[in-house]
Amino acid sequence: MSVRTRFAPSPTGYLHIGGARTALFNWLYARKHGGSFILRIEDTDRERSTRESVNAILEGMAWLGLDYDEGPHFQSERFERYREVIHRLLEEGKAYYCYCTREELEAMRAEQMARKQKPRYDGRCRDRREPRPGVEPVVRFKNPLEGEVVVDDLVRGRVVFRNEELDDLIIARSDGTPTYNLTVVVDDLDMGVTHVIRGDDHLNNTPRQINILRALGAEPPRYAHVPMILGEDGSRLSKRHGAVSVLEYRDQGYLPEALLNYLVRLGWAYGDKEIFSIDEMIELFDIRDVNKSASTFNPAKLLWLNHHYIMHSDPLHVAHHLRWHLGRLGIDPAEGGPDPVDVVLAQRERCKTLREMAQGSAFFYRDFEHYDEKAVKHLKPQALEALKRLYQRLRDLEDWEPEPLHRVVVETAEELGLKLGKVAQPLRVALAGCAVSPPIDVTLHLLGKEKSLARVRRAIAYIEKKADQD
RNA sequence: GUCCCCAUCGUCUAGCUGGCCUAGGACACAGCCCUUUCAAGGCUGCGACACGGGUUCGAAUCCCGUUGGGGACGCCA
Repeated sequence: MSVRTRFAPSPTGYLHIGGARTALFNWLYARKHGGSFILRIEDTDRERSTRESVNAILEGMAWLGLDYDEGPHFQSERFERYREVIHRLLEEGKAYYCYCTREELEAMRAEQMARKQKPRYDGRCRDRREPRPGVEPVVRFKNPLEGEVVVDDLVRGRVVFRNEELDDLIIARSDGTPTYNLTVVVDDLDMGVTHVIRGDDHLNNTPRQINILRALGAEPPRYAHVPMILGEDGSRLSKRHGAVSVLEYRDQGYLPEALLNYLVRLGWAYGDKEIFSIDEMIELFDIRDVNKSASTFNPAKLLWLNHHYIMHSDPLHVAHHLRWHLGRLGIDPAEGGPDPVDVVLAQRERCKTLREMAQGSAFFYRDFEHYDEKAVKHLKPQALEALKRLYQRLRDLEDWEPEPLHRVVVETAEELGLKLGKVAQPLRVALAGCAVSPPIDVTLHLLGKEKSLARVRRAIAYIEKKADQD
């Protein structure tokens, strides 16, 4: 039987880091085994599910390149099917109507907690025949009273639950809509899912789901519960730990392959290998090798990986993403200025994110408004002579290439008896408006003769005006 | 509280079928070198088997307990 995995998020927020890793593991497992990867949107909670969330999840998946072979299936479109299954369970005496009110249930829980017991439904409506006037009943699944359920988990190993620990969970709300534990079971069954790879937080649900599956006469799929991702304070990763949405990382200038590489190494390793291409992941990843313990999200390492990918990926590919970030700054390289590929080549060592690169490269495409306050100190009267001589030499230079440009700067420094930095820094600030840019010859080259000369003139004028004022 | 799960450097991890481990790699951090800015790069350093019992000639590796952490316990998923 061929492998079928699925990713089943509920659209109540954005696609977050943890979900993305679960999706990745499912995707990798399917790809590795030549199986299918299914996307299913679990939107049975109509109160909290939103269309925007669905879009954000789809967009995040697309950006990461996690393509699915089937779906997205929406649970909200399958209510008829769930109703049918619930009806069948009711008919067969494997489920029953429960007329307890929320208040009663709450009181029961409080009492059990007070007695230091695990709060669970006591089954008081199990054998009830008569409806209770004024109460719309829920439907509960009749969980076996005795025996145990064994979950033979691909990452956890053998985990045993006693049925006495479980209670009769609600499978249909009083408005008739199905609940999570019922819908997953039905869908995984209907969709032929062979491997359920999901977060650790579902491990406790698994025996209940297996029981429902058995009541339906089906055999459970293989399960793999992957450990959670924690924030830096050791609690479950959430918004307060900073960026958790996949699209937020895109916006901050991360490459999808960097995020994927970071995610795959969270809870999994292949010896000392740190860098994995997508193909290598597919080849080497095995769900059986995933760790059992939770791991802490480490933004610094992700940043390092991002920088690694910016430096070592095909510049053409990086440039593609850089264009997007330039676009966000209102810059269209097609309208003039250097080729983004050359910008990538010139900038990649010093930019850990593409957003940084776009910001640090904007000066190639448009004039900056002000000199950076930390850099402006280089534009002082002592630099005037150097800038003037540079201007003349640059103006007379025909061959606007890095080599001759480099010579111009070196010769100017020698002529004035200055260290190279004393000449290059003022020039850099004149050209870029700030103290950081690619090597000065490359910067001149990429900016072009016309713009370079104009900016040197601007800097000279700036210094002279400042001198007059003082 | 009850049940389930987990436990190697600050973080991600290698190790897992016991000896090759005076515990390896990566990130971060510190120092040095290189240097026309910022970087990148090179070298060096810092730094862990939670604790206590066993088993064994020998344990990070196996067993038990303690402690610590996480998760579940909803008419959320």
